Amino acid sequence: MLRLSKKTDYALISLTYVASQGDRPASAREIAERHDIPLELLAKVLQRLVQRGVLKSQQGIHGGYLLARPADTVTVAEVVEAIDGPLQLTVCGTSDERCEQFSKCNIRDPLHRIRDRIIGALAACTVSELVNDRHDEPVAMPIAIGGMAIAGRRSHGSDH
Amino acid sequence: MLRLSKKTDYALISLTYVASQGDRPASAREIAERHDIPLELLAKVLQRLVQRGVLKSQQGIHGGYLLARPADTVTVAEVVEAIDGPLQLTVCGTSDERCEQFSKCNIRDPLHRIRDRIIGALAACTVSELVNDRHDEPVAMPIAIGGMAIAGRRSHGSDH
DNA sequence: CTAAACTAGGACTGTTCCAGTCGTATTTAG
DNA sequence: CTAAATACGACTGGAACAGTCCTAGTTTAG
Ligand code: SF4
Ligand code: SF4
Repeated sequence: MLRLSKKTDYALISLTYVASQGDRPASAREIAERHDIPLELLAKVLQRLVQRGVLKSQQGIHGGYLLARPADTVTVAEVVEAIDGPLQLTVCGTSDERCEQFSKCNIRDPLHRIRDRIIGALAACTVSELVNDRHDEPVAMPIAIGGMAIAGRRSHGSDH
Repeated sequence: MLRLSKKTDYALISLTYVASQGDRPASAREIAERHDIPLELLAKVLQRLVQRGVLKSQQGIHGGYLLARPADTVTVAEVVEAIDGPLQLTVCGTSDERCEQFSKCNIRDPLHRIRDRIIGALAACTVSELVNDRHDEPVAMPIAIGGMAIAGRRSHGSDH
């Protein structure tokens, strides 16, 4: 049904959130709780984004994830490919795979052209655009003005 | 993985073939044999295209399928929607469906915009373009010049 | 130095969706 | 009447996906 996977959905939500947090690393737990995403599943998504060089991780007790590159250089297309693998409309996508109809197929080339256009549509949107576009709660900026940031990070808690 | 279904694939192949045959109705069996598509499955695909007003059918012993409208008025987008249902990148596509993250989601609107662009890419290609684009065997045009067409329809046969 | 809060990553399971099959009814030319 | 075609719904097997579990490694507060 031409649908992108839930993992990709989670990845985009996470990237948008991480980008909105500036230099403060966001942990998987924090992202999961804020967006009601299963933690274990989200963790694997974030890890793959690190492998692909989209995020960088900081281990240890105050660790978390940060953007590895400026938000306007990360496209939706790249995220989709990182999580779901190369985008192919049909099984004859990467040439090594061919279907039963391959030799008698009369629509391969036009379909490949359409695929390229779809990739273009995905590549035209960057994470920074996603950040500017969201109009949800202002995230209640938990970062203090002067010094001594954080420490009140779970101030939004008591949710159950 | 953002892939369109095999049924849609079959639908596009069939429409391209039917369009290339002019006014001669093409039967499901003929299309299936020419392209190595399972007959029963193809039949259902063609039937749905009839329901959606893309094809028209002619029952009876010399029946088959014809385009219900000119080839340049049938877009790939329409075919995809006819077979796979309305195109939705995410589960929050048609508003009645909502996901666990709905209230906390920060990427709905941008994603909908991307979806619209993808639909645009699909709508930009018509069946008539598919027909002009194919560069497979010239189908050995079985249609006679003067009168008395057909009758040599299985001249390419002995394929098994 | 130890415990806590993290990331890293593989193995496993349940479910859903999809491709394909079967069976049966209906239409129509000859 | 019969053969060849469309029409349509029910069924099945398999693959992909969403989610869970378990274990290991890393960093820092105390
Ligand atoms: S039928 Fe044609 S377009 Fe579809 S997968 Fe096979 S070769 Fe590719
Ligand atoms: S997470 Fe957001 S974009 Fe994805 S399905 Fe839910 S509401 Fe739609």
